[in-house]
Amino acid sequence: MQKAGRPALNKVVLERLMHYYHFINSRGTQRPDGIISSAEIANHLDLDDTLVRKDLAAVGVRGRPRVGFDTATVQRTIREVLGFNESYSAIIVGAGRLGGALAAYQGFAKYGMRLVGLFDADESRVGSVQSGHTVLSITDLERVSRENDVHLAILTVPAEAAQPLAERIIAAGAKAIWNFAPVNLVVPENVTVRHEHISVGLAELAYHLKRRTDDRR
Amino acid sequence: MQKAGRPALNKVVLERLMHYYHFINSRGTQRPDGIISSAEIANHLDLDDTLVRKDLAAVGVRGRPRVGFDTATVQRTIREVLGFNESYSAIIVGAGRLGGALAAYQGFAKYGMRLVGLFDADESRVGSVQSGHTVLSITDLERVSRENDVHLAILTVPAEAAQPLAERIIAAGAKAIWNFAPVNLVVPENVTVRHEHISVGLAELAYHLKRRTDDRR
DNA sequence: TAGATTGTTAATCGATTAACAATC
DNA sequence: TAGATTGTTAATCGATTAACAATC
Repeated sequence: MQKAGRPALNKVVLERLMHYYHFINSRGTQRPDGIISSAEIANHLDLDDTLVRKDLAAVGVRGRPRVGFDTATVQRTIREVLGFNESYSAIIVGAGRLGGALAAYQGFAKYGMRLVGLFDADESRVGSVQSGHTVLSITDLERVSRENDVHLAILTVPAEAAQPLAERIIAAGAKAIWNFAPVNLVVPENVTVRHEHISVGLAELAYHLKRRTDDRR
Repeated sequence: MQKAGRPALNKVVLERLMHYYHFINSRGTQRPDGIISSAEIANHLDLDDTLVRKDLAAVGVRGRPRVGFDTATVQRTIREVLGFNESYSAIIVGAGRLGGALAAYQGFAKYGMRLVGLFDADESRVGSVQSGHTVLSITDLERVSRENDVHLAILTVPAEAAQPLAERIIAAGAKAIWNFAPVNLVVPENVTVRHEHISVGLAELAYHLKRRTDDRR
């Protein structure tokens, strides 16, 4: 259980913790003693080893001087702190290609989420099965959300539909929205929104390509 | 044209520039004089106005004291610096749901990209049309890449297929990879990789949900 | 002109890294 | 024990913000 007053981890720390977690999970050769050093993690991710120790200290993991960190403790603590051991209900709103792709993602359970509904406004899609989920009518949004105590809604709808749907979802009790529509949602401040902006990715890549080209002129 | 020695803009600056660009594009009421102040941008994005001026100065935009910034100049400069006026060829490798969703994205042209191929290894898919693109055989990857001078490859394939495909793509001349597969690609340092990690998004949301819950205990 | 807004220098803040003592 | 690795304090670095002069 987390101490009440612990300050929020910021985004970059969260992201590094996820990378540590993935690295340890995917590391081919586990040492038989179940130990990993901050230097090993740091080298792999091209970070300073002090930073790794600071991050682990921030989530309360203590290592053993002269030995290293207990791998299982690191993994268990990250899971605990990040909330992977919880089971929050999630819905996907918008059963198009992207919504379907996300519905097929097998990682929800691993990160503490349980997908309980895939909705679409297009009645001709309702009842069909996508990625193992029967498409539900958007008119059932409120009922299903309340019945399942939905915490997270994933929005994969056209831009113009996003804001009104976000409002319905929030009214039905959702506390977090993962928004894949290209609009900035206006939400109450007690609701977390993560906006996944595909254009930022494209822009970053375009910029690097342009720089490469310019450099060799 | 960009000065040769200008230092690379870092990720957060790039991202803010994109937000400025979007804000100005989507701003409902354009002032008739075509002027915008750093404070207006800053207020909307909840930033300090000095930061906006610094960012604009970093890409070479000069404002007029007592007046503001010329909206058209800001937009034109961001487009120019970020490379939106270029036309780089891009391919999508993996014509599954996610690849199809990306192929349907209308924003490529806006950000200097031109989608020239959608590939899949599954021969039963080859020849079908997805989002207006005929699915090509992966065996044609090298030929199509070279013929079109492909700069960017978007990888939407299973994890285990990503690394070998990245190597083929790079050998065929690609300079940037947008990787949606959940693996860290190993690439030469002159190739840009942007790894889109869906699990980081989920983890961040799980963390915030957990904190909310813990706080009210 | 007076006043509003930019541009720039200095101060602050926070995150990262370096140094090194503590420890097993 | 000696040596390796952690934990922590101090130094550094870079990004953001504050202050204010320049300007039209």
